[in-house]
Amino acid sequence: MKLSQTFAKTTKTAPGDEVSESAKLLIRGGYIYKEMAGVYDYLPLGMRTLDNIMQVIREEMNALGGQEVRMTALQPRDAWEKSGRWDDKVLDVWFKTKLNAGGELGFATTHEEAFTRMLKSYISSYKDLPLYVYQFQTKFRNELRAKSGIMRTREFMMKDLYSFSRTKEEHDAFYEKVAASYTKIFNRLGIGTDTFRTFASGGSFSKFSDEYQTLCEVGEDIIYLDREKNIAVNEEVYTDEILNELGLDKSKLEQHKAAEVGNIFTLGYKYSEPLELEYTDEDGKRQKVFMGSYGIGPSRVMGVIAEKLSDEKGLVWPEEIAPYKYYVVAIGDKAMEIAEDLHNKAPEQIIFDDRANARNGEKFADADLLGIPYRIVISDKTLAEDKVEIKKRTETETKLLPLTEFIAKLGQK
RNA sequence: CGGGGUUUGGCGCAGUUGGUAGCGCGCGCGCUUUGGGAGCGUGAGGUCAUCAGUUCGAGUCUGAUAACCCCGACCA
Repeated sequence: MKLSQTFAKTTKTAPGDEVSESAKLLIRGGYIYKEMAGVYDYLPLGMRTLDNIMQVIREEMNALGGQEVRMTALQPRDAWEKSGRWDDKVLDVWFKTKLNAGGELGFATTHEEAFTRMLKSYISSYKDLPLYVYQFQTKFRNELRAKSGIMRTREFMMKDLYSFSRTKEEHDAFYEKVAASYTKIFNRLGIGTDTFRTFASGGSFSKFSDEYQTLCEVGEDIIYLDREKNIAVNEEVYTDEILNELGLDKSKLEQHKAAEVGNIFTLGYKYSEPLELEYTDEDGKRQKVFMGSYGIGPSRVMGVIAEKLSDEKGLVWPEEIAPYKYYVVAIGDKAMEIAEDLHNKAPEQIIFDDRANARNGEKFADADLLGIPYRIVISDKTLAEDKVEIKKRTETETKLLPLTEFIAKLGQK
């Protein structure tokens, strides 16, 4: 990408109505644009970053045997009537509207009903199970109060995986596989060391659900963390009785603010029963499908990463999710030509800061603000010995790298 | 949804006792600069959130509405 050609320019000042560091930096860097409270556009850099986060998650979901689909955001009323969740008293975050042709519909806040009903057409035998289906989809929640930039919004991206198992035992085994998968995902996303599996309140079929909570000052949850055992407890189930049950020693727990970046949930028959999702077992008997749901909010995760990993100079993206890997600044005429060639070789890896009217100081400042993992400076000075400068965003030291070595790196992941 | 606050050029802000709007950044043009957000000159850009009042006259006073922010509540 050439910086001279992107419409999303960086700014020195952040809008006055944003409080969280992540939102300020993402807006200053031209990653996102605010439409209204809790509703943000993803601009070219923001979209690439979000896509990269989603791709990491996608790879791990596929590794679990997940089949990716895309359900609709518009949801008909009837399936939700069956589960009892159409009523605003039950689920108060609905955005609902009327069809001109008659009837009511809602904008999906979640998709248990939709998946359950859709799969009723495809699941009939025990041979069809277990089944794991997931999607990335925009969710809508009519929150009374949006907060913290893209961390709590009314429209956001969600990965939701649903498992359909024959028995609770089969479900439990998969549930643990997802837990391991989530740990791997948050490691890959660069927030693994501060993200903890956290006991939270369950539903009608299990005492607990598991949340993945990332330590974060602007998070909305309070968790109690046992660092030795590497598990935490959400404030909502923080009672002596439950601590006993989990074998946790109250004196060893640290209290932290945290942001929920994922959750896994045993649903049991909660939806398969009212929506009649059944299969025929080996003995020819009808059985209900045992379900689970597993969410990660990629857009919130992006906010959490921005919040946690950024420094006073700007964003800091882990390599795997950065929108581009290299930020190239050229100083001198010959250097400009070489930078142009390099960019043409690897336009998907390089941001070439080719702005004619920007000074070098501004380019360095933007390289930092945008959080690109490596800054490459090509100057006539270093070209005299066929070298370029390379500096990691997370380090202060600049190293010299032979130009041929840098070219060899391009194209590698 | 309760309490509190804010709203003035693209962004950040100032605007006194009511007298017809200004600064910085950014943007255009010119010259000089050029390894950490340049300097000088010059220019463009505003129904002061909206509506209704008070007044000879409203960015400023009054009322209503809206949007946004914070605290709380909420968060299948």
